[in-house]
Amino acid sequence: MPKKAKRKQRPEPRTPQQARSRRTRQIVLDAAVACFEAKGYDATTTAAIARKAGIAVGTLYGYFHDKRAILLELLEGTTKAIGDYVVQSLEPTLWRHADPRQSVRRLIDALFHIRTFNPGMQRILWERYFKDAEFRQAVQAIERRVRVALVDLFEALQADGRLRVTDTAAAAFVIYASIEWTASRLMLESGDTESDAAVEAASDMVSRFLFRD
Amino acid sequence: MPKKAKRKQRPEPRTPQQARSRRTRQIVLDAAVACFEAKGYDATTTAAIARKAGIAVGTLYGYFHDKRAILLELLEGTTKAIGDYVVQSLEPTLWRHADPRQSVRRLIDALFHIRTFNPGMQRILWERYFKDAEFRQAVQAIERRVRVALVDLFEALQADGRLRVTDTAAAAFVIYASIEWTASRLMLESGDTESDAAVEAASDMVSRFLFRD
Amino acid sequence: MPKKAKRKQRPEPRTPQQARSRRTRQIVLDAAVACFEAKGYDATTTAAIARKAGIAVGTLYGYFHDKRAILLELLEGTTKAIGDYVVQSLEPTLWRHADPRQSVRRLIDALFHIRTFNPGMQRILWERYFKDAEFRQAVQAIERRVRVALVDLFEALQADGRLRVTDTAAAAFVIYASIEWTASRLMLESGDTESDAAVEAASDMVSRFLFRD
Amino acid sequence: MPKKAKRKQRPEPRTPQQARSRRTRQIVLDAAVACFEAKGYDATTTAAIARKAGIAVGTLYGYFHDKRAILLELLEGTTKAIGDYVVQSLEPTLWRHADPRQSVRRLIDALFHIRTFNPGMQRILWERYFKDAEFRQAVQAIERRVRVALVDLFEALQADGRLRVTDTAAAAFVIYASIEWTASRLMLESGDTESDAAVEAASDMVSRFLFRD
DNA sequence: GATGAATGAGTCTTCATTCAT
DNA sequence: CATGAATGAAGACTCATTCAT
Repeated sequence: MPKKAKRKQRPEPRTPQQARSRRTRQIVLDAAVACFEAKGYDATTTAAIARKAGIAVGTLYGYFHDKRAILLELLEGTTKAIGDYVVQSLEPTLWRHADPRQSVRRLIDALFHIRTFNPGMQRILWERYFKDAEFRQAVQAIERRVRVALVDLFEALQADGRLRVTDTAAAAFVIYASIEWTASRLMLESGDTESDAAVEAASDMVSRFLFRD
Repeated sequence: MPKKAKRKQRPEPRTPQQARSRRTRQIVLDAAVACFEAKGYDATTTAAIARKAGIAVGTLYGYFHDKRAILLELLEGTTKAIGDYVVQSLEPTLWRHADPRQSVRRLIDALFHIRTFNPGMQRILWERYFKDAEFRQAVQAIERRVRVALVDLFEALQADGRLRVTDTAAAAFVIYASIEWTASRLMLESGDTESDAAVEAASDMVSRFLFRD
Repeated sequence: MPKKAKRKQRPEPRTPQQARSRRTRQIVLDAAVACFEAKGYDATTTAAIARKAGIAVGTLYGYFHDKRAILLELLEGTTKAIGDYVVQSLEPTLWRHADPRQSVRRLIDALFHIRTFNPGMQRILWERYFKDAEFRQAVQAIERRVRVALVDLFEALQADGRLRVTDTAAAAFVIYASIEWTASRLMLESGDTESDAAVEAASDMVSRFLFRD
Repeated sequence: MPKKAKRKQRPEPRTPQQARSRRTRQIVLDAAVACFEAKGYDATTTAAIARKAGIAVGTLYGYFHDKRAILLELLEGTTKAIGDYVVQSLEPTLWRHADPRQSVRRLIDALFHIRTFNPGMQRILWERYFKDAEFRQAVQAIERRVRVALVDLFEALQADGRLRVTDTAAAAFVIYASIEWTASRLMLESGDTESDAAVEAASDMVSRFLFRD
């Protein structure tokens, strides 16, 4: 009975307390990824997710408020993991005594590699990014975090006189956008060979942008 | 999704041969852009487009096979225009006797500027890009074209010994992706000041990547 | 696709401009009354109404925003008609030169009679009255109107020294409630003989309450 | 409406034989009243009742066949109590030597007072009255009882020559309906002052109806 | 050509009830 | 006896598309 006059505040979905619960929850998440990857978010019905998960629709709704909540949770996991990894890789102390070019290369390599995780999911994420404000904000929160880390790193390197760029904020933005998209596109479309060459090129581009020869 | 678009054999909808026809067609297209920009593609109903266009739904279907066809045509116009412009800007002869740095700067400037056209529409375009294979292909066709033009340019510059990069295909890909996304993100989110700084940074990045100091 | 993230403002349901439209609208209303009377409001599905009306669900939604709107419109007609009738019967000039007892009798008679119209509908109306605040308000608006008319009448009669009661507001309330419920119950349950006797008794009760012997 | 209550042969749910059982049963009943009052019958889920009662849904079903049974039991308690009280107040011997006007007043006063108990619950009761035949019958059984008591009382008073009305059955019906509804409405809507005035008016009305001045 | 009323399959979501643990 | 996860039928509502006028 959808859209009822007096809707009660949604009862918190089952919080996984028992092992079985947690497992079911994960099964739903996995099924959702599979469906989303196969058909896209909009074209995936909750019924399809449930079927794939081998449970009833109602069960699914016991764990998630709605379809969107499933994707939001998936997003959270994915972007959080990526963000954490990147921010940690940007820790200035790691860069201080290393060859910066090497570091750039390693970072980009890693970024590209990370994008390899459930690529279908990433397509969905982008798809939502342009449709759903809440989604966009979640992603942008991560991005801001990464950009801040980039700026910090750049300023540390700048203090050492090793940096060529002056407008660190703009550099951070451009680099972030460039790498993000290059990596995404690569993952969405191409094979390994192209990928390797692109990583190489991207590293060069960023290195030369940042550092003096 | 009512009456699943069964993609039956479609008798070509009326091809615009008369002036009035063409005008009506354009009115629909304009109305569609307005609606899509305002609410997004999915949330825009054909009825809304017809209302905005001041015609009946049925009439609309006289000009376009379905909702998707409208967007597809819109895409075609937009990307074709952008592609043409860029390809033309990449014409090697234009670069031969100019300061390459200046040229890069002008190109990027132009690219960014172009993105400023109906930004709402571009959001829709991206949104579809990830959802609709046919769309993706249409966009990618343009991209390929641009990439080929880039490669041609690079090889021309290479012959002159002015280029630093060797893997021109990879460079083309990376540069294209970087600029495309930087520009898109800028248009989607930021103000003019940030934009100017970003254009500057992007130009530097690409120039240093391509050319020796 | 119920409950979508970005819901557009509901497009005004088809306003009946053509004859056919108006007819269809009425067919829906009639079908709805039949269904509501037979199964009650909650147990009546929009699909059932459409089926009864011999149209598609979508068509129904072209004329009414939702199920509730249908009932609301039905309510409006019913209560408005009743209210108008009663208020008009209470016009003081009509009472001035008549035997008040006779007048009371006629009024009550009429009230009871009116309740005989689509009795099933009235059951629905009461059912909603206790569940739906908007409904309650609609009904109470009518009630207030009637009560005001009663008070006016009483005060006119009072000026003539013909009235026994002093607290006219309280009298109006009690009389209104008494007659309303007696009539409703009668209509809901009993046969004609009981009904006649009850009308008689109610008239006596009200007359003796209001007037000196 | 999930799994349409097919009213299968029901093995009597555990009859409360032990103290603990009876206590749990009562806890459920109390929780149900609270929920019903707060959100209405339909909008109250069995899960909500169970939560409020601090037990599991399954447990609840150990004590009651279904949601409806809970309300039915609640109804029974409420109406039985009211009925008992009224019937007892109508005991002819109590009226024989008292001032009838005083007695009427006391009775009505009491009736009104009783309606003050869990008013939310009464709203539910009325709501169901119009929706659920079984409910209606249960309520009507009580009403009949009260009406019989009224008739008995009236005939006793008639024998004493103190009564003005002749059709005692009709009088009983009308008076019962009038007071019931006046009291209900008062409880549902108004403040104390209005209430007092209404009690006064109602007493006058009934007294004058029944008795000669 | 235009109109716009009609169509109806398809979607999400709810919740009373059951039953394995 | 208690638990609470699982069930799945049912319902309101949408909207791309068609077609009689």
